Amino acid sequence: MIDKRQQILQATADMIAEYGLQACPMSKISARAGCGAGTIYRYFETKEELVKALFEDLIERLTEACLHEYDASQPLRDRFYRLWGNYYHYVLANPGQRALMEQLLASPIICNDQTDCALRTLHLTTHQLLDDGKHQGVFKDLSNEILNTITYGSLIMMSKKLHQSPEKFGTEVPVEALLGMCWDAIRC
Amino acid sequence: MIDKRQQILQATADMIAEYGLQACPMSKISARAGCGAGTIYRYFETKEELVKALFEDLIERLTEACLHEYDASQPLRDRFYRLWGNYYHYVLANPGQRALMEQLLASPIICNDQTDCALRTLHLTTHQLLDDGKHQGVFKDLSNEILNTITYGSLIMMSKKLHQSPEKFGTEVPVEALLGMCWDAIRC
DNA sequence: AGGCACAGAATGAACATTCAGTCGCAACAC
DNA sequence: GTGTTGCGACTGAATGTTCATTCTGTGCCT
Repeated sequence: MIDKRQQILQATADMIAEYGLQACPMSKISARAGCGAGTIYRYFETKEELVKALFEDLIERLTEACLHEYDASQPLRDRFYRLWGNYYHYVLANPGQRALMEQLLASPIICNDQTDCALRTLHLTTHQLLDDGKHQGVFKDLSNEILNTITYGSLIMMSKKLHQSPEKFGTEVPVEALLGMCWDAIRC
Repeated sequence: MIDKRQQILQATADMIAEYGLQACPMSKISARAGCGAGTIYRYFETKEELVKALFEDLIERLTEACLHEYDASQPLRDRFYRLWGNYYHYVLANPGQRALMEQLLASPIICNDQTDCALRTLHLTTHQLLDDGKHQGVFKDLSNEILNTITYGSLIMMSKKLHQSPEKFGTEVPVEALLGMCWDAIRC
Protein backbone atom coordinates (compact mmCIF):
# COMPACT_ATOMS: atom_id res chain seq x y z
CA MET A 1 0.00 0.00 0.00
CA ILE A 2 1.29 3.41 -0.97
CA ASP A 3 -0.05 5.59 1.81
CA LYS A 4 -2.50 3.91 4.11
CA ARG A 5 -3.15 7.04 6.10
CA GLN A 6 -4.34 8.89 3.00
CA GLN A 7 -6.43 5.90 2.03
CA ILE A 8 -8.17 5.91 5.39
CA LEU A 9 -8.85 9.63 5.18
CA GLN A 10 -10.27 9.25 1.70
CA ALA A 11 -12.46 6.35 2.76
CA THR A 12 -13.75 8.36 5.69
CA ALA A 13 -14.56 11.32 3.48
CA ASP A 14 -16.40 9.12 1.00
CA MET A 15 -18.39 7.35 3.66
CA ILE A 16 -19.43 10.49 5.52
CA ALA A 17 -20.36 12.30 2.32
CA GLU A 18 -22.46 9.36 1.25
CA TYR A 19 -24.06 8.09 4.44
CA GLY A 20 -23.67 10.92 6.92
CA LEU A 21 -21.48 11.31 9.94
CA GLN A 22 -23.70 9.40 12.35
CA ALA A 23 -24.19 6.44 10.03
CA CYS A 24 -20.54 5.82 9.49
CA PRO A 25 -19.08 3.07 11.67
CA MET A 26 -15.37 2.40 11.83
CA SER A 27 -16.03 -1.07 10.49
CA LYS A 28 -17.37 0.38 7.25
CA ILE A 29 -14.55 2.88 6.99
CA SER A 30 -11.99 0.13 7.37
CA ALA A 31 -13.79 -2.04 4.84
CA ARG A 32 -13.80 0.80 2.34
CA ALA A 33 -10.18 1.61 3.04
CA GLY A 34 -9.34 -2.05 2.49
CA CYS A 35 -7.81 -2.69 5.87
CA GLY A 36 -8.65 -4.27 9.18
CA ALA A 37 -10.59 -2.35 11.81
CA GLY A 38 -7.60 -2.18 14.08
CA THR A 39 -5.34 -0.68 11.46
CA ILE A 40 -7.09 2.67 11.60
CA TYR A 41 -5.93 2.96 15.20
CA ARG A 42 -2.33 2.77 14.13
CA TYR A 43 -2.83 6.11 12.38
CA PHE A 44 -5.48 7.83 14.45
CA GLU A 45 -5.97 7.59 18.19
CA THR A 46 -9.75 7.71 18.07
CA LYS A 47 -12.54 8.23 15.62
CA GLU A 48 -12.70 11.82 16.77
CA GLU A 49 -9.05 12.38 15.88
CA LEU A 50 -9.68 10.87 12.48
CA VAL A 51 -12.54 13.25 11.82
CA LYS A 52 -10.51 16.23 12.97
CA ALA A 53 -7.65 15.28 10.70
CA LEU A 54 -10.08 14.99 7.84
CA PHE A 55 -11.37 18.46 8.58
CA GLU A 56 -7.90 20.01 8.49
CA ASP A 57 -7.25 18.26 5.22
CA LEU A 58 -10.45 19.60 3.69
CA ILE A 59 -9.86 23.19 4.72
CA GLU A 60 -6.37 23.07 3.35
CA ARG A 61 -7.58 21.98 -0.06
CA LEU A 62 -10.39 24.50 -0.05
CA THR A 63 -8.03 27.33 0.82
CA GLU A 64 -5.70 26.35 -1.96
CA ALA A 65 -8.58 26.26 -4.45
CA CYS A 66 -9.91 29.66 -3.39
CA LEU A 67 -6.57 31.38 -3.71
CA HIS A 68 -5.78 29.87 -7.09
CA GLU A 69 -4.54 32.66 -9.36
CA TYR A 70 -5.64 35.23 -6.83
CA ASP A 71 -3.56 38.37 -7.14
CA ALA A 72 -3.86 41.02 -4.44
CA SER A 73 -2.61 43.70 -6.84
CA GLN A 74 -5.52 43.30 -9.26
CA PRO A 75 -8.54 45.63 -9.27
CA LEU A 76 -11.08 45.11 -6.54
CA ARG A 77 -13.80 43.64 -8.65
CA ASP A 78 -11.48 41.16 -10.33
CA ARG A 79 -10.22 39.99 -6.96
CA PHE A 80 -13.75 39.60 -5.65
CA TYR A 81 -14.84 37.58 -8.66
CA ARG A 82 -11.68 35.51 -8.57
CA LEU A 83 -11.85 34.63 -4.91
CA TRP A 84 -15.54 33.89 -4.66
CA GLY A 85 -15.69 32.43 -8.14
CA ASN A 86 -12.98 30.00 -7.13
CA TYR A 87 -14.88 29.18 -4.01
CA TYR A 88 -18.15 28.62 -5.79
CA HIS A 89 -16.64 26.51 -8.52
CA TYR A 90 -14.86 24.41 -5.98
CA VAL A 91 -17.92 23.58 -3.90
CA LEU A 92 -19.95 22.99 -7.06
CA ALA A 93 -17.35 20.60 -8.39
CA ASN A 94 -16.99 18.83 -5.06
CA PRO A 95 -20.45 18.48 -3.59
CA GLY A 96 -19.32 15.64 -1.41
CA GLN A 97 -16.73 17.84 0.22
CA ARG A 98 -19.27 20.60 0.72
CA ALA A 99 -21.71 18.23 2.40
CA LEU A 100 -18.91 16.81 4.46
CA MET A 101 -17.74 20.22 5.58
CA GLU A 102 -21.24 21.18 6.54
CA GLN A 103 -21.64 18.09 8.65
CA LEU A 104 -18.32 18.59 10.34
CA LEU A 105 -19.01 22.25 11.08
CA ALA A 106 -22.36 21.31 12.59
CA SER A 107 -20.95 18.49 14.70
CA PRO A 108 -19.67 19.03 18.21
CA ILE A 109 -16.41 17.31 17.27
CA ILE A 110 -15.18 20.45 15.56
CA CYS A 111 -15.09 23.43 17.86
CA ASN A 112 -15.05 27.09 16.90
CA ASP A 113 -11.38 27.59 17.69
CA GLN A 114 -10.36 24.86 15.31
CA THR A 115 -12.44 26.31 12.53
CA ASP A 116 -11.01 29.78 13.02
CA CYS A 117 -7.50 28.43 13.10
CA ALA A 118 -7.91 26.34 9.98
CA LEU A 119 -9.52 29.19 8.05
CA ARG A 120 -7.00 31.81 9.10
CA THR A 121 -5.33 32.15 5.71
CA LEU A 122 -8.61 32.59 3.91
CA HIS A 123 -9.81 35.07 6.51
CA LEU A 124 -6.78 37.27 6.11
CA THR A 125 -7.30 37.46 2.39
CA THR A 126 -11.01 38.21 2.46
CA HIS A 127 -10.63 40.84 5.15
CA GLN A 128 -7.93 42.57 3.17
CA LEU A 129 -10.18 42.57 0.15
CA LEU A 130 -13.11 44.00 2.08
CA ASP A 131 -10.99 46.66 3.78
CA ASP A 132 -9.68 47.79 0.41
CA GLY A 133 -13.20 48.01 -0.93
CA LYS A 134 -14.37 50.06 1.99
CA HIS A 135 -11.44 52.46 1.69
CA GLN A 136 -12.27 52.92 -1.96
CA GLY A 137 -15.84 53.71 -0.98
CA VAL A 138 -17.13 50.80 -3.04
CA PHE A 139 -18.46 48.56 -0.28
CA LYS A 140 -21.05 49.36 2.34
CA ASP A 141 -19.75 50.62 5.64
CA LEU A 142 -20.52 47.48 7.62
CA SER A 143 -18.22 45.12 9.45
CA ASN A 144 -16.19 42.65 7.42
CA GLU A 145 -17.92 39.85 9.23
CA ILE A 146 -21.27 40.95 7.94
CA LEU A 147 -20.18 41.50 4.35
CA ASN A 148 -18.40 38.19 4.35
CA THR A 149 -21.24 36.26 5.89
CA ILE A 150 -23.77 37.53 3.37
CA THR A 151 -21.57 36.55 0.45
CA TYR A 152 -20.58 33.22 1.89
CA GLY A 153 -24.12 32.37 2.94
CA SER A 154 -25.51 33.13 -0.49
CA LEU A 155 -23.02 31.05 -2.38
CA ILE A 156 -22.96 28.06 -0.07
CA MET A 157 -26.73 27.91 -0.03
CA MET A 158 -26.87 28.07 -3.81
CA SER A 159 -24.41 25.27 -4.21
CA LYS A 160 -26.25 23.22 -1.64
CA LYS A 161 -29.66 23.62 -3.23
CA LEU A 162 -28.22 23.06 -6.65
CA HIS A 163 -26.85 19.77 -5.45
CA GLN A 164 -29.94 18.70 -3.52
CA SER A 165 -32.55 19.60 -6.08
CA PRO A 166 -30.96 20.40 -9.45
CA GLU A 167 -34.33 19.91 -11.13
CA LYS A 168 -35.65 23.07 -9.49
CA PHE A 169 -33.20 25.20 -11.39
CA GLY A 170 -33.04 25.63 -15.12
CA THR A 171 -30.54 23.75 -17.19
CA GLU A 172 -27.90 26.21 -16.17
CA VAL A 173 -27.37 28.68 -13.39
CA PRO A 174 -25.19 31.59 -14.49
CA VAL A 175 -22.22 31.91 -12.19
CA GLU A 176 -21.69 35.50 -13.28
CA ALA A 177 -25.20 36.39 -12.16
CA LEU A 178 -24.67 34.86 -8.73
CA LEU A 179 -21.42 36.66 -8.13
CA GLY A 180 -23.09 39.82 -9.42
CA MET A 181 -25.81 39.46 -6.83
CA CYS A 182 -23.28 39.10 -4.05
CA TRP A 183 -21.43 42.11 -5.34
CA ASP A 184 -24.63 44.14 -5.47
CA ALA A 185 -25.48 43.08 -1.93
CA ILE A 186 -22.31 44.48 -0.41
CA ARG A 187 -21.51 47.45 -2.64
CA CYS A 188 -22.78 50.92 -1.77
CA MET B 1 -49.71 16.14 33.15
CA ILE B 2 -51.38 18.53 30.75
CA ASP B 3 -50.18 17.29 27.39
CA LYS B 4 -47.51 14.67 27.52
CA ARG B 5 -47.10 14.55 23.77
CA GLN B 6 -46.21 18.25 23.65
CA GLN B 7 -43.87 17.78 26.58
CA ILE B 8 -42.01 15.03 24.78
CA LEU B 9 -41.72 17.11 21.61
CA GLN B 10 -40.42 20.05 23.61
CA ALA B 11 -37.91 17.89 25.45
CA THR B 12 -36.69 16.45 22.17
CA ALA B 13 -36.28 19.90 20.67
CA ASP B 14 -34.34 21.12 23.69
CA MET B 15 -32.07 18.11 23.77
CA ILE B 16 -31.25 18.14 20.07
CA ALA B 17 -30.64 21.88 20.06
CA GLU B 18 -28.30 21.53 23.01
CA TYR B 19 -26.46 18.29 22.39
CA GLY B 20 -27.03 17.53 18.72
CA LEU B 21 -29.09 14.94 16.99
CA GLN B 22 -26.61 12.09 17.31
CA ALA B 23 -25.96 12.65 21.00
CA CYS B 24 -29.56 12.54 22.01
CA PRO B 25 -30.65 9.17 23.40
CA MET B 26 -34.26 8.34 24.14
CA SER B 27 -33.33 7.86 27.77
CA LYS B 28 -32.28 11.50 28.06
CA ILE B 29 -35.33 12.71 26.21
CA SER B 30 -37.58 10.81 28.55
CA ALA B 31 -35.70 12.08 31.59
CA ARG B 32 -36.08 15.65 30.38
CA ALA B 33 -39.71 15.14 29.56
CA GLY B 34 -40.21 13.73 33.02
CA CYS B 35 -41.53 10.37 31.98
CA GLY B 36 -40.39 6.80 31.63
CA ALA B 37 -38.52 5.63 28.55
CA GLY B 38 -41.39 3.45 27.48
CA THR B 39 -43.94 6.25 27.65
CA ILE B 40 -42.54 7.95 24.57
CA TYR B 41 -43.56 4.90 22.60
CA ARG B 42 -47.16 5.42 23.54
CA TYR B 43 -47.05 8.63 21.48
CA PHE B 44 -44.50 7.92 18.78
CA GLU B 45 -43.85 4.62 17.08
CA THR B 46 -40.10 5.08 16.77
CA LYS B 47 -37.49 7.71 17.36
CA GLU B 48 -37.62 8.51 13.68
CA GLU B 49 -41.33 9.24 13.87
CA LEU B 50 -40.71 11.48 16.83
CA VAL B 51 -38.14 13.48 14.94
CA LYS B 52 -40.38 13.78 11.91
CA ALA B 53 -43.25 15.03 14.06
CA LEU B 54 -40.92 17.56 15.60
CA PHE B 55 -39.95 18.77 12.16
CA GLU B 56 -43.56 19.30 11.08
CA ASP B 57 -44.18 21.17 14.29
CA LEU B 58 -41.22 23.44 13.73
CA ILE B 59 -42.09 24.32 10.17
CA GLU B 60 -45.61 25.11 11.16
CA ARG B 61 -44.50 27.59 13.79
CA LEU B 62 -41.92 29.10 11.47
CA THR B 63 -44.51 29.57 8.72
CA GLU B 64 -46.87 31.24 11.13
CA ALA B 65 -44.14 33.59 12.34
CA CYS B 66 -43.08 34.54 8.80
CA LEU B 67 -46.59 35.36 7.68
CA HIS B 68 -47.39 37.41 10.77
CA GLU B 69 -49.03 40.66 9.60
CA TYR B 70 -48.05 39.89 6.04
CA ASP B 71 -50.42 41.55 3.63
CA ALA B 72 -50.24 40.63 -0.03
CA SER B 73 -51.85 43.91 -1.02
CA GLN B 74 -49.06 46.05 0.40
CA PRO B 75 -46.28 47.53 -1.75
CA LEU B 76 -43.56 45.17 -2.86
CA ARG B 77 -40.84 46.49 -0.65
CA ASP B 78 -42.98 46.46 2.44
CA ARG B 79 -43.93 42.86 1.81
CA PHE B 80 -40.34 41.86 1.27
CA TYR B 81 -39.21 43.51 4.48
CA ARG B 82 -42.16 42.11 6.38
CA LEU B 83 -41.70 38.54 5.23
CA TRP B 84 -37.95 38.30 5.55
CA GLY B 85 -37.86 40.54 8.57
CA ASN B 86 -40.25 38.19 10.29
CA TYR B 87 -38.13 35.27 9.28
CA TYR B 88 -34.92 36.83 10.49
CA HIS B 89 -36.37 37.95 13.80
CA TYR B 90 -37.79 34.54 14.39
CA VAL B 91 -34.56 32.63 13.85
CA LEU B 92 -32.66 35.22 15.88
CA ALA B 93 -35.08 34.90 18.75
CA ASN B 94 -35.09 31.11 18.56
CA PRO B 95 -31.54 30.02 17.88
CA GLY B 96 -32.29 26.57 19.24
CA GLN B 97 -34.96 26.07 16.66
CA ARG B 98 -32.70 27.30 13.90
CA ALA B 99 -29.96 24.88 14.93
CA LEU B 100 -32.49 22.14 15.25
CA MET B 101 -33.91 22.79 11.81
CA GLU B 102 -30.48 22.78 10.29
CA GLN B 103 -29.67 19.43 11.83
CA LEU B 104 -32.94 17.93 10.75
CA LEU B 105 -32.58 19.21 7.19
CA ALA B 106 -29.10 17.73 7.03
CA SER B 107 -30.12 14.38 8.46
CA PRO B 108 -31.27 11.50 6.29
CA ILE B 109 -34.40 11.15 8.45
CA ILE B 110 -36.01 14.11 6.70
CA CYS B 111 -36.24 13.62 2.96
CA ASN B 112 -36.68 16.31 0.31
CA ASP B 113 -40.34 15.53 -0.31
CA GLN B 114 -41.23 16.11 3.30
CA THR B 115 -39.41 19.42 3.36
CA ASP B 116 -41.15 20.63 0.23
CA CYS B 117 -44.50 19.54 1.53
CA ALA B 118 -44.06 21.21 4.90
CA LEU B 119 -42.81 24.44 3.35
CA ARG B 120 -45.52 24.65 0.70
CA THR B 121 -47.38 27.57 2.24
CA LEU B 122 -44.26 29.63 2.62
CA HIS B 123 -43.18 28.76 -0.90
CA LEU B 124 -46.42 29.94 -2.42
CA THR B 125 -46.11 33.28 -0.69
CA THR B 126 -42.49 33.96 -1.57
CA HIS B 127 -42.97 32.94 -5.17
CA GLN B 128 -45.95 35.27 -5.50
CA LEU B 129 -43.85 38.08 -4.07
CA LEU B 130 -40.98 37.41 -6.43
CA ASP B 131 -43.24 37.10 -9.46
CA ASP B 132 -44.83 40.43 -8.65
CA GLY B 133 -41.43 42.04 -8.32
CA LYS B 134 -40.31 40.69 -11.65
CA HIS B 135 -43.46 41.87 -13.39
CA GLN B 136 -42.87 45.33 -11.97
CA GLY B 137 -39.35 45.21 -13.32
CA VAL B 138 -37.88 45.63 -9.85
CA PHE B 139 -36.21 42.24 -9.41
CA LYS B 140 -33.57 40.66 -11.59
CA ASP B 141 -34.80 38.35 -14.28
CA LEU B 142 -33.64 35.13 -12.68
CA SER B 143 -35.61 32.15 -11.46
CA ASN B 144 -37.49 32.45 -8.19
CA GLU B 145 -35.42 29.63 -6.81
CA ILE B 146 -32.25 31.62 -7.27
CA LEU B 147 -33.59 34.88 -5.85
CA ASN B 148 -35.04 33.02 -2.92
CA THR B 149 -31.95 30.99 -2.21
CA ILE B 150 -29.70 34.03 -2.14
CA THR B 151 -31.92 35.84 0.33
CA TYR B 152 -32.53 32.82 2.48
CA GLY B 153 -28.87 31.80 2.50
CA SER B 154 -27.73 35.27 3.52
CA LEU B 155 -30.12 35.59 6.42
CA ILE B 156 -29.78 32.09 7.76
CA MET B 157 -26.01 32.35 7.70
CA MET B 158 -26.09 35.67 9.48
CA SER B 159 -28.30 34.37 12.23
CA LYS B 160 -26.13 31.31 12.56
CA LYS B 161 -22.87 33.20 12.86
CA LEU B 162 -24.44 35.70 15.17
CA HIS B 163 -25.42 32.87 17.44
CA GLN B 164 -22.15 30.97 17.20
CA SER B 165 -19.77 33.89 17.62
CA PRO B 166 -21.60 37.00 18.74
CA GLU B 167 -18.30 38.52 19.85
CA LYS B 168 -17.21 38.85 16.22
CA PHE B 169 -19.95 41.30 15.51
CA GLY B 170 -20.36 44.71 17.06
CA THR B 171 -22.77 45.28 19.88
CA GLU B 172 -25.57 45.39 17.38
CA VAL B 173 -26.17 44.24 13.86
CA PRO B 174 -28.68 46.45 12.06
CA VAL B 175 -31.54 44.35 10.75
CA GLU B 176 -32.45 47.06 8.27
CA ALA B 177 -29.00 46.88 6.74
CA LEU B 178 -29.20 43.12 6.33
CA LEU B 179 -32.56 43.20 4.64
CA GLY B 180 -31.27 46.06 2.51
CA MET B 181 -28.38 43.91 1.34
CA CYS B 182 -30.73 41.13 0.36
CA TRP B 183 -32.93 43.60 -1.46
CA ASP B 184 -29.94 45.04 -3.29
CA ALA B 185 -28.80 41.56 -4.25
CA ILE B 186 -31.99 40.66 -6.06
CA ARG B 187 -33.19 44.02 -7.42
CA CYS B 188 -32.24 45.15 -10.90
C1' DA C 1 -62.98 -6.04 39.12
C1' DG C 2 -61.21 -4.25 34.78
C1' DG C 3 -58.73 -1.39 31.97
C1' DC C 4 -55.70 2.36 31.01
C1' DA C 5 -51.35 4.99 31.39
C1' DC C 6 -47.15 4.65 33.02
C1' DA C 7 -42.33 3.48 34.86
C1' DG C 8 -38.15 1.50 34.51
C1' DA C 9 -35.64 -2.87 34.26
C1' DA C 10 -34.53 -6.25 30.58
C1' DT C 11 -33.23 -7.29 25.83
C1' DG C 12 -30.68 -7.34 21.92
C1' DA C 13 -28.27 -4.88 18.31
C1' DA C 14 -24.72 -1.75 16.84
C1' DC C 15 -20.63 0.21 17.56
C1' DA C 16 -15.74 2.00 19.12
C1' DT C 17 -11.90 0.15 20.74
C1' DT C 18 -8.56 -3.56 22.26
C1' DC C 19 -5.73 -7.42 21.88
C1' DA C 20 -3.78 -11.88 20.87
C1' DG C 21 -2.12 -13.81 17.13
C1' DT C 22 -0.33 -13.88 11.96
C1' DC C 23 2.48 -12.41 8.27
C1' DG C 24 6.35 -10.53 5.71
C1' DC C 25 10.69 -8.94 5.78
C1' DA C 26 15.25 -7.54 6.98
C1' DA C 27 19.36 -8.51 9.48
C1' DC C 28 22.40 -11.78 10.75
C1' DA C 29 24.94 -16.28 11.41
C1' DC C 30 26.77 -20.16 9.35
C1' DG D 1 22.54 -19.81 -0.31
C1' DT D 2 19.95 -21.30 3.70
C1' DG D 3 18.21 -21.24 8.28
C1' DT D 4 17.03 -18.25 12.31
C1' DT D 5 15.55 -14.55 14.97
C1' DG D 6 13.22 -10.31 15.91
C1' DC D 7 10.18 -6.81 14.85
C1' DG D 8 6.77 -3.84 13.06
C1' DA D 9 2.52 -3.76 10.46
C1' DC D 10 -1.61 -5.77 10.13
C1' DT D 11 -5.96 -8.48 10.95
C1' DG D 12 -10.43 -9.50 12.73
C1' DA D 13 -12.60 -11.75 16.62
C1' DA D 14 -13.59 -10.41 21.41
C1' DT D 15 -14.94 -6.86 24.78
C1' DG D 16 -17.55 -3.59 26.96
C1' DT D 17 -20.58 0.21 26.30
C1' DT D 18 -24.40 2.72 24.63
C1' DC D 19 -28.65 2.86 22.91
C1' DA D 20 -33.57 1.99 20.83
C1' DT D 21 -37.10 -0.76 21.79
C1' DT D 22 -39.86 -4.21 24.46
C1' DC D 23 -42.05 -6.03 28.28
C1' DT D 24 -43.65 -6.90 32.83
C1' DG D 25 -45.49 -5.19 36.79
C1' DT D 26 -47.77 -1.23 39.38
C1' DG D 27 -51.03 2.08 40.58
C1' DC D 28 -54.97 4.89 39.45
C1' DC D 29 -59.51 5.72 37.86
C1' DT D 30 -64.10 4.15 36.79
